[in-house]
Amino acid sequence: MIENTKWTGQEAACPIAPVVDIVFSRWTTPILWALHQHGRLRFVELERRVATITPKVLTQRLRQLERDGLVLRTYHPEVPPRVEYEITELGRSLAPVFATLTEWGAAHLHEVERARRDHDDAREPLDQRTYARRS
Amino acid sequence: MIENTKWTGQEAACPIAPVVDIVFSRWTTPILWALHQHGRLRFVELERRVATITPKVLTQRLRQLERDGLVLRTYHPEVPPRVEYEITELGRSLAPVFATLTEWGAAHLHEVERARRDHDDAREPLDQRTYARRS
DNA sequence: CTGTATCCAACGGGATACTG
DNA sequence: CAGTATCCCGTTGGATACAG
Repeated sequence: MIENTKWTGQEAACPIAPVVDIVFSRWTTPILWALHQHGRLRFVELERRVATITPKVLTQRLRQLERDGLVLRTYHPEVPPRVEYEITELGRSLAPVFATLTEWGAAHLHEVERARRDHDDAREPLDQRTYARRS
Repeated sequence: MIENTKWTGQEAACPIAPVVDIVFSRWTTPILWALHQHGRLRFVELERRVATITPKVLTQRLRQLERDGLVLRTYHPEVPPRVEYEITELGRSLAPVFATLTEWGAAHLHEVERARRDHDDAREPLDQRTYARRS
């Protein structure tokens, strides 16, 4: 069950690897963000806010987040059934991480975009010999 | 070529999604970390430090990082050829992000591990009816 | 509504061999 | 050394359809 892509002996080489695995595995960021914004959401509400996710995958990721203690699932035995998801205190403790990320994006995202344009424009010139040619 | 998994209209819903795509796509973290620690590394040195990565994948990720302006590649036309990779100023600007991540890990990683143990131990009890049974 | 079960396609990535 | 070229397999995730 996923079970951490083997960072065996890699934690020492890259101490943040375990954290990245937990917080930035696919779909977790938009899910946590949605739950961070609105305090408590039902399954369909989450489905709408994440928009492109399918119910199967949403379930998988929610189970993972629940297991990691970042999200709390509350089941209401009614008809029709109602389930609510909310971010936990541990999940909220990620706020500084997200804040730093937001700040970096605001300050440097345009630099990345410019680097990409420069790189893509600069391809084809004569210095291409430092790379092997494709095709 | 990867070309950002469509966050079309998703940036608004999750503003940090683009940043996550750039910084936390697979393998980029250990690579950036290695280059952050030691200022300048050759291909094989990187290969050794990341350890479990194959040359093909390492090349792919380095190209991506170079295109995003996070890593600088320097080709020395010698025999045998020598190529050096180093982190750019833009790459170094990620330091606060990594620092926040490190702090969070130090403070809360054990909580995640405890949550996992609790969750795994608690499965099988009677409340399993809130989930569908498998098999 | 809140999921689960199946089938399937796409892609990342490993193994291996080879080039300049 | 610094990659590239193939082949190929496992996992992720989309599309349906269906259940409690």
